[in-house]
Amino acid sequence: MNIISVEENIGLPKYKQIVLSVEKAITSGNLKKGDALPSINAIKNKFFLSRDTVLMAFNELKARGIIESIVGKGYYLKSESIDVTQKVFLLFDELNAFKENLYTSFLNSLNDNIQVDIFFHHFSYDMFSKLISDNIGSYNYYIIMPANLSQTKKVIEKLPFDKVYILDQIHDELKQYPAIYQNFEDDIYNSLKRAITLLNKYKKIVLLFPEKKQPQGMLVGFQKFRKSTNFQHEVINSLDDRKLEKGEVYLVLDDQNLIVLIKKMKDQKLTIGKDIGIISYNETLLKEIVEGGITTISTDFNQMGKRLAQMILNKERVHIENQNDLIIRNSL
Amino acid sequence: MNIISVEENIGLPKYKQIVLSVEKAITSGNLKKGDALPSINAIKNKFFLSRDTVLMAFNELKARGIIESIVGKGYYLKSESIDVTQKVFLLFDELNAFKENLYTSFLNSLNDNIQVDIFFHHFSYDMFSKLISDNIGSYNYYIIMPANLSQTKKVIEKLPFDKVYILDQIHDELKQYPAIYQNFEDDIYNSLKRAITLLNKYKKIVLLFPEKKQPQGMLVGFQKFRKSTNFQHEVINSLDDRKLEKGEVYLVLDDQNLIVLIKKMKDQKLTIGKDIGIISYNETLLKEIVEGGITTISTDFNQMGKRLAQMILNKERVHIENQNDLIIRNSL
DNA sequence: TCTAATTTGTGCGTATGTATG
DNA sequence: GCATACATACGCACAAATTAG
Repeated sequence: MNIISVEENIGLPKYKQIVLSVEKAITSGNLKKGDALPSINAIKNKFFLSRDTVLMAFNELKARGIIESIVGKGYYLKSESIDVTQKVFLLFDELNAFKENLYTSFLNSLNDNIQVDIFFHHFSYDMFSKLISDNIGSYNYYIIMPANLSQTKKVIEKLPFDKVYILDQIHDELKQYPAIYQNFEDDIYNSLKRAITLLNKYKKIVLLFPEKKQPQGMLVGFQKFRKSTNFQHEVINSLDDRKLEKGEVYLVLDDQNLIVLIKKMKDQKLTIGKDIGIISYNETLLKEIVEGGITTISTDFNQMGKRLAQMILNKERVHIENQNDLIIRNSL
Repeated sequence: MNIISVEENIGLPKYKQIVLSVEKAITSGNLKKGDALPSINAIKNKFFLSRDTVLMAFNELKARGIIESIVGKGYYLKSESIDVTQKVFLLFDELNAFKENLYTSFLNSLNDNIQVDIFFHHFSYDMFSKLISDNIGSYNYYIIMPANLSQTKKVIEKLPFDKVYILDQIHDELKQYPAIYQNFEDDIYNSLKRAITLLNKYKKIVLLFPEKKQPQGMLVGFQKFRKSTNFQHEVINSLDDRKLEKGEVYLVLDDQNLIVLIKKMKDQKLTIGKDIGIISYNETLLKEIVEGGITTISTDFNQMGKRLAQMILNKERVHIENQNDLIIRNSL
């Protein structure tokens, strides 16, 4: 069966003729999942092409998930669906509620024939490294949400430089890659500054900073703020056994602790927004309603997903700080 | 007994096919400790291989401590404990907040050496079909959350029968597969029945059933309940332009509409749990706090993930209705 | 165990045509 | 007309995996 055909001097690049040949062979049924393709050398010799030309075609097909390669063996048909034109590798830290908005707005801003595959590294270096290594060459774009893992750069460097995008947090060593991220330090600092008149109702500001998972920039931004003011301050990592005092305002980063805090407040018969202030991180639907409204500092995840899609579609190599909003509500 | 099998022209190195054959023979019980393996020459002649190819496979097995060689005699099975990293294919409908608990409890209940890959079909038949077709043969287990898609069974049938598990909702045509699911019909019906004394405070029950994505069982359960009582009832698909009336109790399936409802209530100066009742579907952290507590009907996603992991680890071919709880709070 | 042939993977250099400003 | 960037195409060298004899 002659699967590939390449002609000289027709208005179509040779590598595209090869791609098209494979697509045609699939639709006509001549090529089935698992079938072996002719080797690079065989095609090169038959049509007097450069090895690179054939490789270019096969790389495109591989990134679209249509074929796969096995070193030392050859190329094999992996999928019979040719309507996917591009594939995106999206590596998150973990699955949580905030990913929902980000992911759906990202998807909706892309073309229909772009497939997005999601992975999670769970803050494990081994997982992070394995997922990236296993998927080299299989995608057109790699979007990576880094974590506080050493060697991050070393792993990412294995990927083609111009296909990598950094998401949500940026490290100094990754500055060379395009990115859309939260500036946790400035976001916390500026939001607190903006809320200063309301904060002045309180005597002491308390940061609840429980996890190693939280970006360090948050702590830095908080420290910067309290140095620039005369507030009493405290950083704690848990609410266990803590007695709330009138005049304290809490900056809470996760929703689990937000619940605990509100319950404690009620137990001690303290009034939110008067005796105790609360600022919560990351906006969610229900915070608009809870206790007459919880003041939040949050990035706009919808915007982030939308802008990320634009960056990829327009091949923009830029650094974008995603917009952060302070939403003042009853709790402050 | 034919322990070894090697095929020509498939995307798997021949020596790996031999290793895999031995692993399979062990897990299926065809090969026991002390059993002799076919000799190198026997395998070489049967499958027309090079001696080295067979040797490479046996060397790998020897290095892993699975077989041992006795000079002049042959190869013998030394250990039946093979640690292969198992792979799980997990196909969700879409990414949303409720998947978080389910997924993390599932992961945490599995062994460390099990890798779970997540996919989303987004209620598209093409996507559903492609994802399953492309990944045939690549995973040890396939966990599938079906949707209201026709031909579901036909697609799933392409997978090995004993590796498929159904998640969250079960259809009649899929009854032959093991499953852990929500019984939406009974859950709604029984929860409403259980809440009957509180519901009697109200005159009319309203189901807000907006999306085609919501399982039909919910509607059926609701209809069954209202037929068994004398409640006035109504099914609406949106709160737009709706004026709330005192004595109405709302069953709300999604959180977006829950917010809208609570806001409307406040605008009309109606009191929750007195003038207007609310029952919300799917428990989340904040519902414990909102408006003094929102009554919820919800399955236990933690339990679901944990039980699913058990099913897989113990190879249980069972049908399990996941536990559903009615949590009565201030809003009813 | 060694040698050899074939395959993919990767990096570097070069040349040409085309579009853009 | 000139400079530049980009896509296309070619050639070569070496590495690593697979398989054969």
